[in-house]
Amino acid sequence: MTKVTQAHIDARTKDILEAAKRMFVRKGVEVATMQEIASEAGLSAGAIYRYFPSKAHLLRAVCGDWIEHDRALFGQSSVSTHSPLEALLHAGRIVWDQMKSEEAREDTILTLETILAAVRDPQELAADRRASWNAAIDIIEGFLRQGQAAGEIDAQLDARAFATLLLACGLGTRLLALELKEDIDTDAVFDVLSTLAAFGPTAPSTGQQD
Amino acid sequence: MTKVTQAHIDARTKDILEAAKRMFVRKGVEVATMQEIASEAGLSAGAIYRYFPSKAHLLRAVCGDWIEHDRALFGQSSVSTHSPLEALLHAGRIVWDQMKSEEAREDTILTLETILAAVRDPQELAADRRASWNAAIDIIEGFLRQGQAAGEIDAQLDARAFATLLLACGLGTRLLALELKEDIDTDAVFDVLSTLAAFGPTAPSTGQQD
Amino acid sequence: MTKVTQAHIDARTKDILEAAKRMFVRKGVEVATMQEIASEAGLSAGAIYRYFPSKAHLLRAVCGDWIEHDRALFGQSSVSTHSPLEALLHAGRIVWDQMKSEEAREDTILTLETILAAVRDPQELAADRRASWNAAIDIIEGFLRQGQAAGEIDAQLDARAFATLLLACGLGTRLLALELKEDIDTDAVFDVLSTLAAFGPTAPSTGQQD
Amino acid sequence: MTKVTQAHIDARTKDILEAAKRMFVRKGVEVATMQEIASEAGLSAGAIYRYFPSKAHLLRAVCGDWIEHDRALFGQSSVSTHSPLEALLHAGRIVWDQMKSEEAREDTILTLETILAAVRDPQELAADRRASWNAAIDIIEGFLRQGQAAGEIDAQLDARAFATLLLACGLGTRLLALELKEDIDTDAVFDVLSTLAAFGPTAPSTGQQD
DNA sequence: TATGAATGAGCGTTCATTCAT
DNA sequence: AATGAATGAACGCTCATTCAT
Repeated sequence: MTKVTQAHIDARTKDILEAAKRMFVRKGVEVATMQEIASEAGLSAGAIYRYFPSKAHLLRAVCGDWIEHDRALFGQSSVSTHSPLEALLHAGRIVWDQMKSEEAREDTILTLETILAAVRDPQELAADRRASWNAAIDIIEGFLRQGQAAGEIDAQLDARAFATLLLACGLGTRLLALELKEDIDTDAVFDVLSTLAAFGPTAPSTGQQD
Repeated sequence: MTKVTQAHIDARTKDILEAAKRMFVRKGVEVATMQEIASEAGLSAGAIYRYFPSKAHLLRAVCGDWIEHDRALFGQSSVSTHSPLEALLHAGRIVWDQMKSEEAREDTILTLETILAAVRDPQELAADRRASWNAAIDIIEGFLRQGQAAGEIDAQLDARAFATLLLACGLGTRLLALELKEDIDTDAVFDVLSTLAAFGPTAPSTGQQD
Repeated sequence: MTKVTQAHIDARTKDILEAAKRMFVRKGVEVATMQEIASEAGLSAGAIYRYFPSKAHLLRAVCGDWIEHDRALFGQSSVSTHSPLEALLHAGRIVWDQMKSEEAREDTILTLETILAAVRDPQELAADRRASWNAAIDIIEGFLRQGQAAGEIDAQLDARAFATLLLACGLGTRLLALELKEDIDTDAVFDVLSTLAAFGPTAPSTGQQD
Repeated sequence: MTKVTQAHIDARTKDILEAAKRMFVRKGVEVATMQEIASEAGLSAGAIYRYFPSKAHLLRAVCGDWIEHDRALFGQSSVSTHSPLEALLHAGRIVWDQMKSEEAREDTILTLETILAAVRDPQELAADRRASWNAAIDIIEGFLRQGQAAGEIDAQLDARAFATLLLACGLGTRLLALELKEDIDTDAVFDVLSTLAAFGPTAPSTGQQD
């Protein structure tokens, strides 16, 4: 009978989730208080518990949401009409460009907080994250295999390991960018990475590597 | 008359530092209590304050200590009589082998905690970390330049960016290994990395890494 | 135009009272929440405040209601065509039989909660309870005096003190039954009580209580 | 190494226990706050947790302590050189005299709080209380059997039920005294009780009750 | 009139820090 | 120098109560 629709509740839930993200990033998961998160979301201290039964649940929700966010990032790069290699480069560009955006810093911090949260909650959260990483690797691996089939990428390379490496490069560069700030030239790093990754067939010739 | 020598104090300080590291890794910086750290170090709750004036100072000390640890890791690989490329591969091997060790997980966690601590302490800690990363990049860059001079590595590549990329690869792989556990084949990843890195015009026919 | 009749309001009020009783018994007065009571009564959290302005008022109402309940218990035993002593034994039987019923436990708990509530509300509630106890004692005393007049009960005994003692026996046995559960044989206790009470010079040869 | 002896700790523990008793009586178990109890015991809010890990534990300790107190009450009456009946009357006198003491009211309230606490903690607490009541009944029953053997008490009566009845009388009278205050003449009640209880053999004769 | 989301004071509990011993 | 009991501010969370709908 209430005028409060499900849409309104969903909006509030999202508000809280966003507020929690911001506070987790700003102060850290443990230091951020429920009071602060509620205020940030425009709610009173107690109201938050209508949406999340505990801080642990809220954290779990934020982590889950963040996994979705990361997953979506890779999903968007699959819409490609180019060659596999170009699609990969395009996707990499997107990831790299995001490193320079306003929120890159905050995103990276939240990723780290999420990783640590997963380390301490070896139950569902950790399993979710593994699944998410593996899914991302799957996607990249798919592109690589296509590239190998198309002769764009060295067919000798272990496609899964290669995919994992590319993911690690992105992750590691984000981390370094977080700490090095303007000391790092992420574009130059991307150039090197794309050069190395695309080398093989594109290069003059015969790289007789095992 | 004081029987307590400086050596004793230093030993205790180190005990506390080690205990703090363990507890920070095990439970997280915020969740670990001074009481627990003191107990782990074999001290009473109050005694710890003779060595570190606050938990924040202790955290700062642990982070500083950890930076040293990471720095030393790269220092040891500079002792090399091989060719620059081989020296690099050797250093990479060391880093990668450590990923599989017992303590790798704990080390990575502490690195993450340290990064997050630095993010929230923009004063000295963050500057220290930047200096440390830059020093590491310097070392790698040096090898790369030698390699380029020796014709072992593509001279067209931006040596600093390349060095940064290699560091990022190591860091990223450590992170993925932390979360993916046995789902990741770090050796295969290393193989791909060394293959790509050693590529270029002069790739030695021996792609066999140790 | 109000479709809501007084009868409806009374019914709701009674629903709430019953629900409150149940929850007070089940969880304790302080632990039971208004939300729970409302749900138990089939109402929403806020609606209850249209009937009782606060939890304290609700508690007071429950206590008052419970006093009525206890009063009614003694009232029913006054309808007696037997001799005074037999009427007393009959009333006692009723009280004792109720100790073995399903709700005896809950009734006793509510009595205790009510007593404690009265202890902390020295205003009307306590006065009400005193009046109620005194009324009960009055009734029993009346029977006893009739019994003494009829020569069934020792005329030397202080009728009021005797009445008080009988009430205390009932109350105490209910309490013991609550805690001792099946360890107590309430029938045997009743036998002893009726034997002692009916004793005196004129004890009828029929000590056979139903 | 500390100057704080075990005796000091025990004293503090007792302080807290006493303070908790007082607050539980004054405001009720649920309404009394740990802060209040701590203050009443002369401690700060947090210090109490060095002695009792939670409010539930503290309550349990208070209840356990109170059971001991009740047990001791019956123990002291066993030191008797008189006849069994006189010993019983003497013990009864002690119990009854305590009803008129300053603390009687508080003691009774705490007993009620304890009973309700046991009702809601059906684990150890309830079992402890049953054992305690049974022990008390055992003691009284012992006196009664001696009295029956000595011909002072009607041998036909069920000694255990009789003992239970006497306990119930004491308990019930305490409850009535709590509520009726000066409206009750506990001495007169005791007179009636002792008259009835001792009647049998003392009375003229032959009460042929089944 | 009834709903139930929102409020916010207050609870049990923790823990960095202090200090008498 | 070391101990560990004590402090007290602050946290997560609950729930009586209010009020827009």
